[in-house]
Amino acid sequence: MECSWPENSPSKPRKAIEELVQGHQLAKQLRGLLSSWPGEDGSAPADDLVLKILNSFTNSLSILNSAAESDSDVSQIQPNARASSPCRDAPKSESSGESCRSISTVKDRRGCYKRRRTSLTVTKDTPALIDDGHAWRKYGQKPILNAIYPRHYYRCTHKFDQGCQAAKQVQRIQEDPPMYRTTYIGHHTCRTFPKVSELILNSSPTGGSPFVLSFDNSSTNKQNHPFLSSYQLVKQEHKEDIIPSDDMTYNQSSSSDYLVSPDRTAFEPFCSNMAVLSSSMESDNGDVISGVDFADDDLLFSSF
DNA sequence: ACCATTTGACCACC
DNA sequence: GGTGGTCAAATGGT
Repeated sequence: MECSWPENSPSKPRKAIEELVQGHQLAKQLRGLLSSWPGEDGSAPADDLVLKILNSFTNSLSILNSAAESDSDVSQIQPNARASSPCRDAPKSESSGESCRSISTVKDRRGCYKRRRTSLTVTKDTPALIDDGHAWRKYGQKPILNAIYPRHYYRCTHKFDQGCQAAKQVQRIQEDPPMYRTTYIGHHTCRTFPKVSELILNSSPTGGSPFVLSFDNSSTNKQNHPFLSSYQLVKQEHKEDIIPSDDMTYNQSSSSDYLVSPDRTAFEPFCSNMAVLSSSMESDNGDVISGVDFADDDLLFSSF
């Protein structure tokens, strides 16, 4: 919504690509500068860092380009979430639509939906259940074949009031030490963090670029990051909530509770920015950037 | 009363 | 036909 670029604005992705190209060029120049410097002890890591930045730009560009080319790949997912269920709006007493069962009791409408096209997925393995700062609502739980523990399904609390398409799946994958796999699907288009959003949008002290992409969370000084430190303030009074019980019914924070575990602090701003960035690709299809692979912090983006 | 979770059922996809 | 993803009634908590 507010953080998204206007829909039906194909020039925006192109603009994003142009910006990335420029960033890529600048990173190249920086690399040249660094390599021409006298060999100080920090030069090698710096060069490595620049290489990583360059790779990130290259990946982003290729993703954006491929996404732009596949504009015809239109998802049926609409911001008005209930649209995913074609028979949901139909009167109960009417046998509406051939796609739904003709016996139209309330019960029969259950499961009548269009399965979401998987867009962006982010998989993260963590030793404990963590909260990413978003409000999630559990809508299902299923035992998974060849998995000891069931998979839990969450959608954004603001799916209906703001049309947010973000969802996640949480599954315990290991007993000892406990390990949880969280798969994030799609991105948040809701505005749950006014203050955080403002921080993101105004994070540039010079008032320059409205948002900042963090490509290297390992080198980020989280303690000194104004955004992150304020983020953690939000967490403090809730941190006990993320301790899971054994049967995976972990305490779900209410819509007014926002939890951020320390190791999410690097991830979250990335996602926030990613949401801004990826929303540019959404003008038609609702599908978003994919394919970025974060080796560190075992954060994995997979593409579909 | 409102909201979140649980849980069985339904359906899309492979 | 099996599996996984989603729905929605029932239930519980505040």
